[in-house]
Amino acid sequence: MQASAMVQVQNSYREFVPARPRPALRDVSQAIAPAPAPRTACRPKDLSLLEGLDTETTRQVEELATARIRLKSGQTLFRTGDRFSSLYWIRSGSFKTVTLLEDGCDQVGGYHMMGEVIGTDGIGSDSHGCQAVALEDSEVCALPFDRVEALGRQNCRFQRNLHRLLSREITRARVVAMLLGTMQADQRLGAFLLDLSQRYQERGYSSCEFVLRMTRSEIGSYLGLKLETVSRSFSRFQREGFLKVERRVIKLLDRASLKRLVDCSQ
Amino acid sequence: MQASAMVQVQNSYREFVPARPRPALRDVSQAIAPAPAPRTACRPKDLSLLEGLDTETTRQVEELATARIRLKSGQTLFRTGDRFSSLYWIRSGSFKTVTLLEDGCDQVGGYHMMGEVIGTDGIGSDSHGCQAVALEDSEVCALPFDRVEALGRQNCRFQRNLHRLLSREITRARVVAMLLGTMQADQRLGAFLLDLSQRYQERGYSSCEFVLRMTRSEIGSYLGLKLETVSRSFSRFQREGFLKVERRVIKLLDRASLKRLVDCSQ
DNA sequence: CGGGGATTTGACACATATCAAGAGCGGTGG
DNA sequence: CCACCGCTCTTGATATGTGTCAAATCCCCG
Repeated sequence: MQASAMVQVQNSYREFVPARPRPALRDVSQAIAPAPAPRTACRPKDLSLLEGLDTETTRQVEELATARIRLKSGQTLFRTGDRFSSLYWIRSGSFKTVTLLEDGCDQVGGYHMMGEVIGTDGIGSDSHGCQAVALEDSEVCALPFDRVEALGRQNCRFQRNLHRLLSREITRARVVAMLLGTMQADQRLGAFLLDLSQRYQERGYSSCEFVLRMTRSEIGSYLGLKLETVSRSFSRFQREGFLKVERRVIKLLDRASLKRLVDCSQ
Repeated sequence: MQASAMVQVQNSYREFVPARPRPALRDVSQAIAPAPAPRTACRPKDLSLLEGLDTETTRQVEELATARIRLKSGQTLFRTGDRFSSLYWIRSGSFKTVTLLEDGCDQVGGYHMMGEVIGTDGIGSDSHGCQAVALEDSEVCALPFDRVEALGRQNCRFQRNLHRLLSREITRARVVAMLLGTMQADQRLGAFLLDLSQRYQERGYSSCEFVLRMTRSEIGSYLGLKLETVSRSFSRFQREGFLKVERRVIKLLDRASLKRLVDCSQ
């Protein structure tokens, strides 16, 4: 069961059909983004599952997460309908999750970066309800879920961490629903950028200068907008002096105004 | 800790300020809805947490859920910011959950009926991220979460059930986000009605004739629409012969057409 | 019987989608 | 090296779906 789970995972990312490679942006992203955070500072944020664990349990979790999976930009980690057996802990890079509806229409349902765990929606139905695609060259660890559960039965702090992780996922999805249900285009994009900014900061990167890993179209899909609308909102933000945008490079200049726009529906 | 948790809960629903009582609809709802399902048929659907448990563990779960809390229509079970200590298992009646944003703008984030468990968003932050309001006279059981976790450590089937429950909550929230992000007004309302229909059926009630527990305004909030738009969509559905609507009483006449409308963006 | 909320419906305004054109950039092949 | 291609992104003109405002009706409730 354990072994077959691992095989399953490997198949899942190996059977990949090399889709259109993603735009490179090598120079820009290398130059600007990941000024790698000091290892120690980054560590505690690494994985919420590790918070507050004794060294022995920490060791066990890390042992559980030994096998690394490398994905090139554009590759799929798991697909809708794939049998669920593991959660995936993103060690480097970033992913989008795409939800597909029966009629073929799809939506980007989430953007996930280093340190986060994806695949949680598969627990309930034993198969993944969405597709995870690498937005850049990335590395993940598979966390076989039976072993995660076993560890949860054994260590109650770890158990709590797992539950918090799942619960936060619920909260996050609710916040997105809130955003889609109540906000206008500008506010949605603003909220998205501020969220990104905060998550980068938490990971030790610059909070006011970062590179978008998604196209306008993907961002639009995530925010329930069309790509043209996203582009126009970016332009408006730049015109108003809230930020500077150059293709995918974002510099936040006036976070306060952006926050005001998002917070109060004005 | 256990005891204080219970006190907390009791305070939470007792300190209630009797808001405007909800419209009664007593006659209609009594007449139409709950043709009470046979107890045996209903039982397995009662609580997904109980699925597949041995009798001893089932007993333990039921023991854990002894204290019943009664709420009148319009009363609040928990509020945003309340300290989290328990999940709540809805034994009868129904609830809406309302998410509040900092700026006071709020949104109905969910509709929950008999058999479902609410309060899961509190696990991650130790305080509730939304407010739960009874949509009719209702009864819930508090499930103190430490004891739920303890039982999870002890019984791996129960643990799995808990994880499935949390995961399904994630999936459900994602589906709502999908709905809000990609569908138009008619489709959203159609999807909402079909979802209700299915959930009533699963509980042994009629799937084609039911009473809405929410106002047009609440439905609109849930679907990211204004109440007028909801009303217009209802009228359109009726005009097209998909259903018959009379205030809050819905009779689905042509489920197939409704489903077609929802599925294919036409 | 009167008052207040829920609901419906119409007219109009506005935000966003749609359609269309063009510019910028990167990659590829001659 | 340049020309070409494909893709992303931007911007404009217009169409459309919903929101907004307003009025009337219905129903429940005191």
